[in-house]
Amino acid sequence: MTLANQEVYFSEKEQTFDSIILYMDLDAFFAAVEMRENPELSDVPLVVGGNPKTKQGVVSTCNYEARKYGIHSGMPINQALQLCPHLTMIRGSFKLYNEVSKSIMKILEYYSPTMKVAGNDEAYLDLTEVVSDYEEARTLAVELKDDIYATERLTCSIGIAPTKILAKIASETDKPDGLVIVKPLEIADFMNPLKITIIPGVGKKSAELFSKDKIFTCGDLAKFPYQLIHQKFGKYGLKTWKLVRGYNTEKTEDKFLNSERKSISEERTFFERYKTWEEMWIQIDSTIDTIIARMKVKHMSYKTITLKIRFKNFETYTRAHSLSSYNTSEKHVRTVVQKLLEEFENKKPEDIRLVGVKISNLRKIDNSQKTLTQFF
DNA sequence: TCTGGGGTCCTAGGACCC
DNA sequence: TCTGGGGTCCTAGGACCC
Repeated sequence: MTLANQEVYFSEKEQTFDSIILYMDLDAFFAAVEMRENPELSDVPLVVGGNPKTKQGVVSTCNYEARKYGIHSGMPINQALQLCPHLTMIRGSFKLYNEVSKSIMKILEYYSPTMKVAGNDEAYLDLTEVVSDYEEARTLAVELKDDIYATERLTCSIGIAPTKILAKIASETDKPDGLVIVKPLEIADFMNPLKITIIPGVGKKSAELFSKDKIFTCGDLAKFPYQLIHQKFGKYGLKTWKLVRGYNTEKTEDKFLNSERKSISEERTFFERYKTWEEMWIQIDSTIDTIIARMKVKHMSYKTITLKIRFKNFETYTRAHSLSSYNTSEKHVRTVVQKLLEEFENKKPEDIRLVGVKISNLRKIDNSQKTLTQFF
Protein backbone atom coordinates (compact mmCIF):
# COMPACT_ATOMS: atom_id res chain seq x y z
CA MET A 1 0.00 0.00 0.00
CA THR A 2 1.33 3.41 -0.85
CA LEU A 3 0.36 6.72 0.59
CA ALA A 4 -1.42 7.67 -2.63
CA ASN A 5 -4.28 5.20 -2.33
CA GLN A 6 -5.02 6.08 1.28
CA GLU A 7 -6.28 9.49 0.30
CA VAL A 8 -9.95 8.65 0.80
CA TYR A 9 -9.40 8.76 4.53
CA PHE A 10 -7.18 11.79 4.81
CA SER A 11 -7.77 15.46 4.75
CA GLU A 12 -5.06 17.46 3.05
CA LYS A 13 -3.61 18.68 6.34
CA GLU A 14 -3.30 15.18 7.69
CA GLN A 15 -1.17 14.17 4.73
CA THR A 16 1.24 17.03 5.12
CA PHE A 17 4.56 15.91 6.49
CA ASP A 18 6.66 19.02 6.58
CA SER A 19 8.48 18.35 9.84
CA ILE A 20 11.65 16.37 10.46
CA ILE A 21 11.71 14.94 13.97
CA LEU A 22 14.54 13.09 15.67
CA TYR A 23 13.91 10.78 18.62
CA MET A 24 16.75 9.59 20.82
CA ASP A 25 16.60 6.76 23.33
CA LEU A 26 19.60 5.72 25.43
CA ASP A 27 20.27 1.96 25.24
CA ALA A 28 19.50 0.10 28.51
CA PHE A 29 20.27 3.36 30.27
CA PHE A 30 20.64 2.42 33.97
CA ALA A 31 22.42 -0.82 33.17
CA ALA A 32 24.69 0.92 30.66
CA VAL A 33 25.79 3.48 33.26
CA GLU A 34 26.57 0.68 35.74
CA MET A 35 28.62 -1.14 33.09
CA ARG A 36 30.53 2.02 32.30
CA GLU A 37 31.34 2.57 36.00
CA ASN A 38 32.26 -1.04 36.54
CA PRO A 39 33.81 -2.69 33.45
CA GLU A 40 33.73 -6.23 34.85
CA LEU A 41 29.94 -6.06 34.58
CA SER A 42 30.15 -5.55 30.82
CA ASP A 43 29.88 -9.16 29.77
CA VAL A 44 27.62 -10.54 32.48
CA PRO A 45 23.82 -10.56 32.59
CA LEU A 46 22.90 -7.56 34.76
CA VAL A 47 19.71 -6.05 36.14
CA VAL A 48 19.11 -2.79 37.95
CA GLY A 49 16.17 -2.83 40.34
CA GLY A 50 14.66 -4.97 43.07
CA ASN A 51 16.17 -5.90 46.37
CA PRO A 52 19.19 -8.20 45.97
CA LYS A 53 18.87 -9.43 49.58
CA THR A 54 15.18 -10.31 49.76
CA LYS A 55 14.83 -11.00 46.01
CA GLN A 56 11.70 -8.88 46.00
CA GLY A 57 10.69 -6.22 43.50
CA VAL A 58 10.95 -6.00 39.75
CA VAL A 59 13.55 -5.39 37.06
CA SER A 60 13.90 -1.71 36.31
CA THR A 61 16.44 -2.04 33.48
CA CYS A 62 18.55 -4.94 32.26
CA ASN A 63 21.50 -5.09 29.90
CA TYR A 64 21.44 -6.90 26.55
CA GLU A 65 23.28 -9.89 28.01
CA ALA A 66 20.36 -10.40 30.44
CA ARG A 67 17.83 -9.94 27.64
CA LYS A 68 19.26 -13.03 25.96
CA TYR A 69 17.66 -15.00 28.81
CA GLY A 70 14.26 -13.47 28.20
CA ILE A 71 14.57 -10.97 31.04
CA HIS A 72 12.88 -7.60 30.51
CA SER A 73 11.83 -4.46 32.40
CA GLY A 74 8.98 -4.96 34.85
CA MET A 75 9.70 -8.65 35.34
CA PRO A 76 9.69 -9.86 38.98
CA ILE A 77 13.25 -10.40 40.25
CA ASN A 78 12.36 -13.94 41.29
CA GLN A 79 11.35 -14.86 37.79
CA ALA A 80 14.46 -13.26 36.32
CA LEU A 81 16.57 -15.37 38.68
CA GLN A 82 14.86 -18.51 37.50
CA LEU A 83 15.66 -17.67 33.90
CA CYS A 84 19.24 -16.84 34.79
CA PRO A 85 20.51 -18.04 38.22
CA HIS A 86 23.91 -16.32 37.89
CA LEU A 87 22.28 -12.93 37.27
CA THR A 88 23.99 -9.87 38.79
CA MET A 89 21.61 -7.54 40.63
CA ILE A 90 22.20 -3.89 41.46
CA ARG A 91 19.92 -1.60 43.43
CA GLY A 92 20.85 1.38 41.30
CA SER A 93 22.59 4.73 41.78
CA PHE A 94 19.77 7.03 40.73
CA LYS A 95 21.57 10.24 41.59
CA LEU A 96 24.28 9.36 39.12
CA TYR A 97 21.72 8.42 36.44
CA ASN A 98 20.13 11.83 36.83
CA GLU A 99 23.45 13.60 36.44
CA VAL A 100 24.32 11.61 33.32
CA SER A 101 20.86 12.24 31.93
CA LYS A 102 21.21 15.99 32.42
CA SER A 103 24.60 16.02 30.75
CA ILE A 104 23.22 14.20 27.70
CA MET A 105 20.18 16.46 27.43
CA LYS A 106 22.61 19.40 27.37
CA ILE A 107 24.35 17.85 24.38
CA LEU A 108 21.02 17.41 22.59
CA GLU A 109 20.07 21.02 23.23
CA TYR A 110 23.05 22.06 21.18
CA TYR A 111 21.66 20.30 18.10
CA SER A 112 18.24 21.97 18.07
CA PRO A 113 16.62 24.76 20.05
CA THR A 114 13.28 22.96 19.88
CA MET A 115 13.42 19.95 22.09
CA LYS A 116 11.23 17.88 24.36
CA VAL A 117 12.66 15.75 27.14
CA ALA A 118 10.38 12.73 27.42
CA GLY A 119 12.03 10.98 30.33
CA ASN A 120 15.36 10.16 31.89
CA ASP A 121 16.67 8.49 28.78
CA GLU A 122 14.71 9.87 25.85
CA ALA A 123 14.05 13.10 24.01
CA TYR A 124 12.68 14.53 20.79
CA LEU A 125 14.40 17.17 18.67
CA ASP A 126 12.65 19.20 16.01
CA LEU A 127 15.11 19.39 13.12
CA THR A 128 12.73 21.08 10.67
CA GLU A 129 14.50 24.42 10.88
CA VAL A 130 17.94 22.88 11.39
CA VAL A 131 18.40 20.63 8.35
CA SER A 132 17.13 20.89 4.78
CA ASP A 133 16.50 17.20 4.11
CA TYR A 134 16.69 13.68 5.55
CA GLU A 135 20.27 13.15 4.38
CA GLU A 136 21.40 16.14 6.37
CA ALA A 137 19.39 14.82 9.30
CA ARG A 138 21.30 11.54 9.04
CA THR A 139 24.64 13.32 9.15
CA LEU A 140 23.49 15.27 12.19
CA ALA A 141 22.32 12.08 13.94
CA VAL A 142 25.67 10.37 13.39
CA GLU A 143 27.45 13.39 14.84
CA LEU A 144 25.08 13.43 17.80
CA LYS A 145 25.70 9.74 18.54
CA ASP A 146 29.47 10.27 18.37
CA ASP A 147 29.15 13.29 20.63
CA ILE A 148 27.17 11.36 23.26
CA TYR A 149 29.60 8.47 23.15
CA ALA A 150 32.65 10.72 23.38
CA THR A 151 31.23 12.58 26.37
CA GLU A 152 29.46 9.88 28.35
CA ARG A 153 30.56 6.55 26.84
CA LEU A 154 26.95 5.56 26.22
CA THR A 155 25.19 4.45 23.06
CA CYS A 156 21.74 5.42 21.92
CA SER A 157 19.19 4.53 19.28
CA ILE A 158 17.81 7.20 17.00
CA GLY A 159 14.74 7.40 14.79
CA ILE A 160 14.08 10.17 12.31
CA ALA A 161 10.64 10.66 10.74
CA PRO A 162 8.02 13.32 9.95
CA THR A 163 6.18 12.89 13.26
CA LYS A 164 7.20 12.28 16.84
CA ILE A 165 5.44 8.98 17.12
CA LEU A 166 6.90 7.65 13.86
CA ALA A 167 10.37 8.74 14.94
CA LYS A 168 9.93 6.82 18.18
CA ILE A 169 8.70 3.71 16.40
CA ALA A 170 11.58 3.98 13.92
CA SER A 171 14.11 4.00 16.79
CA GLU A 172 12.51 0.88 18.28
CA THR A 173 13.20 -1.16 15.15
CA ASP A 174 17.00 -1.07 15.45
CA LYS A 175 18.45 -1.40 18.93
CA PRO A 176 20.97 -0.98 20.36
CA ASP A 177 23.06 1.74 18.73
CA GLY A 178 20.70 2.05 15.75
CA LEU A 179 19.75 4.82 13.35
CA VAL A 180 16.56 4.45 11.33
CA ILE A 181 15.11 7.02 8.97
CA VAL A 182 11.53 6.94 7.66
CA LYS A 183 10.73 9.51 4.98
CA PRO A 184 7.14 10.57 4.28
CA LEU A 185 6.71 8.35 1.21
CA GLU A 186 8.09 5.30 3.02
CA ILE A 187 5.66 5.39 5.95
CA ALA A 188 3.22 2.71 4.78
CA ASP A 189 5.92 0.26 3.68
CA PHE A 190 7.75 0.79 6.94
CA MET A 191 4.71 0.42 9.20
CA ASN A 192 2.77 -2.45 7.60
CA PRO A 193 5.02 -5.40 8.55
CA LEU A 194 5.53 -4.21 12.17
CA LYS A 195 3.73 -5.91 15.04
CA ILE A 196 0.82 -3.90 16.41
CA THR A 197 2.47 -3.77 19.86
CA ILE A 198 5.17 -1.50 18.47
CA ILE A 199 2.64 1.33 18.77
CA PRO A 200 3.11 3.19 22.05
CA GLY A 201 -0.16 2.69 23.89
CA VAL A 202 -0.89 -0.75 22.48
CA GLY A 203 -0.08 -3.09 25.33
CA LYS A 204 -1.05 -6.63 26.23
CA LYS A 205 -4.79 -5.99 26.64
CA SER A 206 -5.25 -4.07 23.41
CA ALA A 207 -3.15 -6.57 21.46
CA GLU A 208 -5.39 -9.34 22.75
CA LEU A 209 -8.49 -7.43 21.71
CA PHE A 210 -7.08 -6.80 18.25
CA SER A 211 -6.04 -10.43 17.84
CA LYS A 212 -9.70 -11.50 18.06
CA ASP A 213 -10.17 -9.75 14.73
CA LYS A 214 -7.01 -11.27 13.29
CA ILE A 215 -5.15 -8.02 13.68
CA PHE A 216 -1.51 -8.76 14.48
CA THR A 217 0.50 -6.31 12.41
CA CYS A 218 0.10 -2.63 11.68
CA GLY A 219 -0.78 -3.63 8.12
CA ASP A 220 -3.63 -5.83 9.40
CA LEU A 221 -5.07 -2.87 11.27
CA ALA A 222 -4.55 -0.50 8.33
CA LYS A 223 -6.64 -2.84 6.15
CA PHE A 224 -9.49 -2.99 8.69
CA PRO A 225 -12.62 -1.27 7.37
CA TYR A 226 -12.91 2.34 8.47
CA GLN A 227 -16.65 1.93 9.13
CA LEU A 228 -16.06 -0.81 11.68
CA ILE A 229 -13.05 0.45 13.52
CA HIS A 230 -14.74 3.11 15.64
CA GLN A 231 -17.72 0.91 16.31
CA LYS A 232 -15.54 -2.00 17.45
CA PHE A 233 -12.63 -0.35 19.19
CA GLY A 234 -13.91 3.10 20.11
CA LYS A 235 -12.08 6.37 20.06
CA TYR A 236 -8.79 4.71 20.95
CA GLY A 237 -9.14 2.22 18.09
CA LEU A 238 -9.72 4.97 15.60
CA LYS A 239 -6.67 6.84 16.82
CA THR A 240 -4.49 3.75 16.46
CA TRP A 241 -5.98 3.01 13.05
CA LYS A 242 -5.10 6.48 11.83
CA LEU A 243 -1.64 6.11 13.24
CA VAL A 244 -0.79 2.86 11.46
CA ARG A 245 -1.97 4.45 8.22
CA GLY A 246 0.60 7.17 8.76
CA TYR A 247 -1.99 9.81 9.48
CA ASN A 248 -0.38 12.93 10.93
CA THR A 249 -2.49 13.54 14.04
CA GLU A 250 0.02 15.64 15.93
CA LYS A 251 -0.84 19.26 16.46
CA THR A 252 2.19 21.32 15.53
CA GLU A 253 1.28 23.99 18.08
CA ASP A 254 1.80 21.88 21.18
CA LYS A 255 4.20 19.29 19.84
CA PHE A 256 7.16 20.72 21.66
CA LEU A 257 5.41 22.54 24.43
CA ASN A 258 6.47 21.36 27.85
CA SER A 259 3.19 20.56 29.56
CA GLU A 260 2.55 21.36 33.21
CA ARG A 261 2.80 18.61 35.77
CA LYS A 262 -0.59 17.08 36.61
CA SER A 263 0.11 15.27 39.86
CA ILE A 264 2.71 14.55 42.53
CA SER A 265 2.58 11.20 44.25
CA GLU A 266 4.55 8.83 46.37
CA GLU A 267 3.81 5.26 47.30
CA ARG A 268 5.54 2.64 49.40
CA THR A 269 5.37 -1.09 49.34
CA PHE A 270 6.01 -2.54 52.79
CA PHE A 271 8.34 -5.47 52.63
CA GLU A 272 8.01 -5.98 56.35
CA ARG A 273 4.40 -5.63 57.45
CA TYR A 274 3.17 -3.23 60.13
CA LYS A 275 1.23 -4.62 63.04
CA THR A 276 -0.37 -1.37 64.19
CA TRP A 277 -1.90 1.67 62.54
CA GLU A 278 0.51 3.87 64.50
CA GLU A 279 3.51 2.30 62.80
CA MET A 280 1.74 2.66 59.47
CA TRP A 281 1.09 6.34 60.15
CA ILE A 282 4.77 7.09 60.61
CA GLN A 283 5.26 5.89 57.04
CA ILE A 284 2.29 7.83 55.67
CA ASP A 285 3.41 10.96 57.49
CA SER A 286 6.84 10.93 55.91
CA THR A 287 5.25 10.25 52.52
CA ILE A 288 3.12 13.38 52.91
CA ASP A 289 6.20 15.36 53.99
CA THR A 290 8.10 14.56 50.80
CA ILE A 291 5.11 15.26 48.58
CA ILE A 292 4.57 18.68 50.11
CA ALA A 293 8.29 19.46 49.87
CA ARG A 294 8.28 18.56 46.17
CA MET A 295 5.17 20.67 45.63
CA LYS A 296 6.80 23.70 47.28
CA VAL A 297 9.92 23.43 45.14
CA LYS A 298 7.69 23.55 42.07
CA HIS A 299 5.67 26.52 43.43
CA MET A 300 2.40 24.70 43.04
CA SER A 301 -0.87 24.29 44.92
CA TYR A 302 -3.27 21.34 44.95
CA LYS A 303 -6.99 20.76 45.12
CA THR A 304 -7.36 16.98 45.16
CA ILE A 305 -5.88 14.42 47.55
CA THR A 306 -5.91 10.71 46.79
CA LEU A 307 -5.17 7.79 49.08
CA LYS A 308 -4.16 4.45 47.60
CA ILE A 309 -4.26 1.20 49.54
CA ARG A 310 -3.15 -2.18 48.27
CA PHE A 311 -3.76 -5.37 50.26
CA LYS A 312 -1.52 -8.40 50.25
CA ASN A 313 -3.86 -10.14 47.79
CA PHE A 314 -3.18 -7.20 45.45
CA GLU A 315 -6.67 -5.77 45.73
CA THR A 316 -6.18 -2.05 45.25
CA TYR A 317 -8.42 0.83 46.26
CA THR A 318 -8.16 4.56 45.65
CA ARG A 319 -10.17 7.15 47.56
CA ALA A 320 -10.08 10.81 46.63
CA HIS A 321 -11.33 14.08 48.02
CA SER A 322 -11.28 17.50 46.41
CA LEU A 323 -11.13 20.72 48.37
CA SER A 324 -13.25 23.71 47.42
CA SER A 325 -10.17 25.76 46.54
CA TYR A 326 -6.46 25.43 45.80
CA ASN A 327 -4.30 24.85 48.82
CA THR A 328 -0.67 24.52 49.85
CA SER A 329 -1.10 23.30 53.39
CA GLU A 330 0.44 20.13 54.69
CA LYS A 331 -2.14 19.93 57.47
CA HIS A 332 -5.02 19.61 55.00
CA VAL A 333 -3.36 16.67 53.28
CA ARG A 334 -2.89 14.97 56.62
CA THR A 335 -6.49 15.44 57.78
CA VAL A 336 -7.96 14.38 54.46
CA VAL A 337 -5.76 11.28 54.28
CA GLN A 338 -6.74 10.44 57.84
CA LYS A 339 -10.42 10.81 56.92
CA LEU A 340 -10.05 8.68 53.78
CA LEU A 341 -8.22 6.02 55.76
CA GLU A 342 -11.15 5.60 58.16
CA GLU A 343 -12.91 3.38 55.65
CA PHE A 344 -10.15 0.78 56.04
CA GLU A 345 -9.74 0.96 59.80
CA ASN A 346 -11.55 -2.32 60.36
CA LYS A 347 -8.90 -4.10 58.26
CA LYS A 348 -5.74 -5.59 59.71
CA PRO A 349 -2.74 -3.32 59.08
CA GLU A 350 -0.52 -6.34 58.45
CA ASP A 351 -2.67 -7.18 55.41
CA ILE A 352 -1.71 -3.91 53.74
CA ARG A 353 1.23 -4.12 51.34
CA LEU A 354 1.20 -0.59 49.93
CA VAL A 355 0.08 2.89 50.88
CA GLY A 356 0.27 5.83 48.49
CA VAL A 357 -0.66 9.49 48.60
CA LYS A 358 -1.16 11.74 45.60
CA ILE A 359 -1.97 15.40 45.17
CA SER A 360 -3.47 16.43 41.85
CA ASN A 361 -5.49 19.18 40.25
CA LEU A 362 -2.31 21.21 40.54
CA ARG A 363 -1.89 24.87 39.78
CA LYS A 364 1.15 27.08 39.60
CA ILE A 365 1.21 29.73 42.32
CA ASP A 366 1.59 33.12 40.66
CA ASN A 367 3.23 36.05 42.43
CA SER A 368 0.03 37.76 43.55
CA GLN A 369 -1.09 34.56 45.24
CA LYS A 370 2.29 34.10 46.83
CA THR A 371 1.98 37.49 48.50
CA LEU A 372 -1.41 36.47 49.79
CA THR A 373 -0.13 33.26 51.38
CA GLN A 374 2.72 35.21 52.92
CA PHE A 375 0.19 37.60 54.31
CA PHE A 376 -1.92 35.08 56.14
C1' DT B 1 6.81 -16.18 38.54
C1' DC B 2 4.10 -13.23 42.73
C1' DT B 3 3.84 -8.71 40.96
C1' DG B 4 8.38 -1.21 42.11
C1' DG B 5 7.45 3.60 41.64
C1' DG B 6 6.42 7.74 39.21
C1' DG B 7 3.56 9.34 36.00
C1' DT B 8 -0.38 10.21 31.96
C1' DC B 9 -4.65 9.46 29.72
C1' DC B 10 -9.21 7.37 29.16
C1' DT B 11 -13.89 5.74 30.52
C1' DA B 12 -18.07 5.70 32.92
C1' DG B 13 -21.39 7.05 36.20
C1' DG B 14 -23.32 10.54 39.21
C1' DA B 15 -24.15 15.29 40.85
C1' DC B 16 -25.37 19.63 39.67
C1' DC B 17 -26.43 23.70 36.84
C1' DC B 18 -28.81 26.20 33.23
C1' DT C 1 -46.37 11.21 34.97
C1' DC C 2 -42.82 8.79 33.17
C1' DT C 3 -39.26 11.91 32.86
C1' DG C 4 -34.63 16.94 27.62
C1' DG C 5 -30.02 18.09 26.76
C1' DG C 6 -25.52 20.01 27.20
C1' DG C 7 -21.62 21.24 30.03
C1' DT C 8 -18.56 20.61 33.82
C1' DC C 9 -16.70 18.69 37.83
C1' DC C 10 -15.82 14.77 40.74
C1' DT C 11 -14.65 9.88 41.84
C1' DA C 12 -12.97 5.03 40.92
C1' DG C 13 -10.70 2.03 38.20
C1' DG C 14 -7.77 0.48 34.52
C1' DA C 15 -4.34 0.44 30.63
C1' DC C 16 -0.11 1.87 29.58
C1' DC C 17 4.68 4.06 29.59
C1' DC C 18 9.52 4.54 31.26
